[in-house]
Amino acid sequence: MGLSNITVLRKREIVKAFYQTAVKEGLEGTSIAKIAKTLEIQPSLIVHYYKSKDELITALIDHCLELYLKIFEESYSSKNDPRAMLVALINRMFSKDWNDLFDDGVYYSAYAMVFREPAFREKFSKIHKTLREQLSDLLEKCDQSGEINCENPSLTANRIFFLLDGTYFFINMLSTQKEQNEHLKQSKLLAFEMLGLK
Amino acid sequence: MGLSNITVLRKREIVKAFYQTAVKEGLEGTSIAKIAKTLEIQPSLIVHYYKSKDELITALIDHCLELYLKIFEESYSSKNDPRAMLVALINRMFSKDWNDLFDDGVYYSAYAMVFREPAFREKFSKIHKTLREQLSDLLEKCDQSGEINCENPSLTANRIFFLLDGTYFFINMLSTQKEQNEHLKQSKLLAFEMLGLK
DNA sequence: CTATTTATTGAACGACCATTCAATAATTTG
DNA sequence: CAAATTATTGAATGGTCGTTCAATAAATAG
Repeated sequence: MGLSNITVLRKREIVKAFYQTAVKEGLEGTSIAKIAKTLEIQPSLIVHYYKSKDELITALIDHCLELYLKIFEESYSSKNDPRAMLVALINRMFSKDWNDLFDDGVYYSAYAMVFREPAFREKFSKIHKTLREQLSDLLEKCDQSGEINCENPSLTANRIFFLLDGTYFFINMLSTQKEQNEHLKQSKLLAFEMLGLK
Repeated sequence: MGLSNITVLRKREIVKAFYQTAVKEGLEGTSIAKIAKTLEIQPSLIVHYYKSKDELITALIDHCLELYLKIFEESYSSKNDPRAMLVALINRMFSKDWNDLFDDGVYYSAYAMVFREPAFREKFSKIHKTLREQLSDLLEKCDQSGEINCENPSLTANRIFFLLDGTYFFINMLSTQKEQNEHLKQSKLLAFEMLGLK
């Protein structure tokens, strides 16, 4: 049997509307009724597809991971040697591209939920881990082909990630776009430095 | 005239109850009624002291800043030369002390609000800036007395902070306490390295 | 001690919340 | 085409929300 076409479509549509509404109203401020209004359907229809609000949030986190993973895929497919892939990836990670992928307010709200709901923590941890492993794998490839010198790819990937996490947390505390861009650039240089590139 | 003694006490008491409740129920899940229940008073009494929920949140953010600033003060007063102060400070910043000061869930929820409410952004930015400046001032003192070599104290302070922000964001994605401690230690070493200490 | 201000209670308001349920419309299956 | 399943509506439920208001208790001021 499986899910019919319309089921998959509706579910995706609902998650998208959930995200859109959450951008405006905040993740916790977004009710099922508001999502329904965005889609011009009845609230009960949303409940028909997602049995609870927690299920909706889980789906939203999954959606978020998909978006981030796409950047990895794109960086891989656009180049053909490991070094060029790595440079392309780092360039995208430390750019507006990456930051604009998912609304900051929604992202940090979801992150905050991790501390109260173990299921969300597991979900979020998995995203983070998947992304780190993706980078680690690429670093290992670059090391093996002699492009970079990286003794411990996993550790280096982790370091790049806490530079990344810290940078985005930090730049949102700066008032002007100019300052933000400046710091983003700074961090990117630091990342390349850590990798022994450029 | 000014605020009477009982006013100051009650207001502080309410903010504390707000925090306690938010730790359990989440920042956005904490209603005025729940705070009132925690204190065993009427909801309307809370409204008497804080005209709106936003005022309450603002007070909570202020309370948070006070806590963090205290760590700076303590680090300063416990030692008498700049270098010892700096070492003491970095040690505390990259330790459970710092992390346990304020609940992570509440902290990141408040941070997330910054993206929807400009008043909160201003407030939060100010906290962050104040802390960075405190560190920058200390770095400058250390540089002048020749304890460390720091050309641009402000930039270095910023770098320490995005290492700090990133580290705490990152370690909460790790499952075991052991892994978390390991990474915290790693980051602390990196911080000392960045400062040319140890 | 009286008048005034402040603290506190308790009830009430309309708005919105997540969730349930039965009824109807559309689609799929046999 | 008929039966069964799925999609969708619309109304209803009990609960909580932030906020308002008038009444009472306590504290302060003159």
